[in-house]
Amino acid sequence: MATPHHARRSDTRSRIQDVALKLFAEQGYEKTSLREIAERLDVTKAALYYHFKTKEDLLLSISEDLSAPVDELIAWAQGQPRTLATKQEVLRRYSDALWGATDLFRFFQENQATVRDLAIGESFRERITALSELLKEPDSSMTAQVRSLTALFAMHAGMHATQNVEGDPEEKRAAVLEVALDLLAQADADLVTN
Amino acid sequence: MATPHHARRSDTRSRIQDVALKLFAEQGYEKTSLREIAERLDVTKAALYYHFKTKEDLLLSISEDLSAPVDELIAWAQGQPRTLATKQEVLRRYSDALWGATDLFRFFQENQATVRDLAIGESFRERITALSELLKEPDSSMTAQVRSLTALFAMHAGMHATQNVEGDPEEKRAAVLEVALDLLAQADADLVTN
Amino acid sequence: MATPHHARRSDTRSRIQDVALKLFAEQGYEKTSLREIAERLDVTKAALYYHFKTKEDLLLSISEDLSAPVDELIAWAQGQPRTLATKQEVLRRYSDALWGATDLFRFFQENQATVRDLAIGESFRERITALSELLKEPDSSMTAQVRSLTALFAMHAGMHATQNVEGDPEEKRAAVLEVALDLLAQADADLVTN
Amino acid sequence: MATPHHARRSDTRSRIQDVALKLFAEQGYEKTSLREIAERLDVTKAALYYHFKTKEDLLLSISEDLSAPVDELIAWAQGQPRTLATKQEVLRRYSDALWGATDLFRFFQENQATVRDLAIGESFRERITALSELLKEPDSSMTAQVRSLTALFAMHAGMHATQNVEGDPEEKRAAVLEVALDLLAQADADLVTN
DNA sequence: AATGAATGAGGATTCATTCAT
DNA sequence: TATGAATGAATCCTCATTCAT
Repeated sequence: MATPHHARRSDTRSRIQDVALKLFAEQGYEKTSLREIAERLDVTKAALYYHFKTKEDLLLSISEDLSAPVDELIAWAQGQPRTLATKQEVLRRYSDALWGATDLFRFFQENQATVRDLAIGESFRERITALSELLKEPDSSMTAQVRSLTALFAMHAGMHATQNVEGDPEEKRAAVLEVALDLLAQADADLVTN
Repeated sequence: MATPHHARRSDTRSRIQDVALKLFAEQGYEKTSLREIAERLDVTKAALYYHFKTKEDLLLSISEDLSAPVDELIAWAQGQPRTLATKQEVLRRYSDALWGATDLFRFFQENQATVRDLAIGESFRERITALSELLKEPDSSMTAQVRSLTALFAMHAGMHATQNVEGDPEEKRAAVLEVALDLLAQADADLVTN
Repeated sequence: MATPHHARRSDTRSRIQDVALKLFAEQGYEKTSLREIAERLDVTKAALYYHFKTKEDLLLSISEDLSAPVDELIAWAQGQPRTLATKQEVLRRYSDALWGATDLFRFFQENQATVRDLAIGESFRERITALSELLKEPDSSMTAQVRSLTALFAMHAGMHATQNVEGDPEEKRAAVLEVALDLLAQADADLVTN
Repeated sequence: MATPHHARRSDTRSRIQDVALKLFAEQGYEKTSLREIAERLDVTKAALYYHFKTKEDLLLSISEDLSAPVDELIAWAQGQPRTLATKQEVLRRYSDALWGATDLFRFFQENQATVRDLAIGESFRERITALSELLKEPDSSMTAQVRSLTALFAMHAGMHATQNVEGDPEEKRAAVLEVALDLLAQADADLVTN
């Protein structure tokens, strides 16, 4: 009936995560101090340390929670045949994952330099690499490979670069996905032709 | 025969710029301290301040020197007819500019969060916006617009994302440019069809 | 019996204030570094920043605490009739306030240039102006006005300038007050005569 | 006929002194950097060092030039009988000296803390002490002594404290001098009475 | 579950000063 | 008579982190 104990318990914890992600995405990781996060939540810095071992650990926890879908996507795809259909599905699901956690992915994109030598940077890069491997065929022409990669990065860029384009967000997302799928198809056509 | 007087003169200044850009690109702006730059050059921090008013000013000077070609490109393009040929030429020249200053553009890409509220971030964004406007037609279909934008961002991504692709750098660059030009052509085809 | 908890609590804070005021008064604001204050107290510089936001804030807190009596005096006087008796009382009370916080007022006197563009300088000047307005009659002769002002400044000067005069401090203070009261009386006589 | 060589020579030198004094008086000694002085004059910091050995030396040179009249006054007075007439003359001449170099004396007044441990502070204090000794009688009543001192300090305060009083500057100066002379007369009357 | 107090390391920046030219 | 280049020491301040309570 009443909110169970351990739901209350993690209330603060997730409020911290929310505020932290918001600030990390807005201002960057380095420029967001734990003091600022604490102040926004009206708690002490020390309270943050009750819930998270370090600043990096806080970021890690956020990233793990939010990028689970991508990991699942990768795991799933690795068990599928390397067909065009599979690749298209990867792109579709990746689109869902991206738009489901825009703040996090914006953060990753805009803080690459910072994140690089954090533990988290590693896993981010690994995910991107895994996705790349899933999409491109190492034996295909270089142009085809670039097209596949572009399909992937187009989605990243598309999340924020379309702000100067008029239109409904959902429509934009569809357009971005369409362009990406198209690139993929062209890469595949190349492959067949060769 | 002997090194002329005023060559010596600006020697330190440009050595600072070189080292700074290298470190900024490698480690990020925030994580690169002036102490580190100074140590690499075997000068005092104060020496840096003799040549540049602030850390930001140092970055600014680097950016201004290196992104001049892009500004020229934009200025040129704004005086040209908005034909496909012009747009293709923009892409080609942009490719030159990008590969001519990879460190700087890598820096911009990977430090967006940091750079955002530096004076320099503004001009970076303005340049991107200007290029976008030059490439896309506001009245065309959303997909066409996204394709144009993707042509642009594909080049950014292509600079570094192709590290896992085997092959000669110059060849990669050509492939990236080809894909970008292709996207542009497709966007243009859309336009005509409509 | 035991030291209560919250007495300990603000112990460091006020120890900082004490040492800071002493050093500010002795050496001047600029020449007193936070390092020096910290060292005297055997704490870290960062500890100072835990208690006070900035160096200026530290000074502000000291000044606010110690100059409260003067503010009360001004408030009181502004509700009184502008008689000679009131003015005399102002001078008497001001004498109390001044001798009750000699370090602070010495500091103000000897650091005017520095204090001028600190927030605190403003309030200092405002207080002096308010007191001036309370003592002098704008319609009286210039000589009378100068006499009133001199009554005020004589007290400032008298705090430290009488070091070469032999005698008991309390006696000196009485003499200074006497001279000031006298100047005030003369100013008042002028007024009546006119 | 032409400007003699050594007049030209010291042109820069005295321009430096002028600007320095202006800034020292306006902003304080510590807050005025040699860089700022140099910039105002459109010369290099190093140029200042050609003319003056140190920052303190620059201040010293200014002070020596401008306070010569006071030294002469003291020298003169020490050879005169200690009569009221002499003391009055001292006050009159001191008034001339003060108003003849307001910037310098304002500087001394507002930078006492800073100046204290400069060589120059010593000589400033010595001058004040000498003047005090000339005006007050050590055997007179404490009140009489305070009155004499007040006569002196009234003139210092009067230079700047009369800004809120309406009227012509020269008239103000006369009023201040009158009040000071009056205090002196009263002190003398005390003496006679005792 | 959280706080108050503190630390140590490091940040950018400014300053008076020097010296070869 | 000046400059350009540089230094060393110091400044204020911020940060992530710790720990006893």
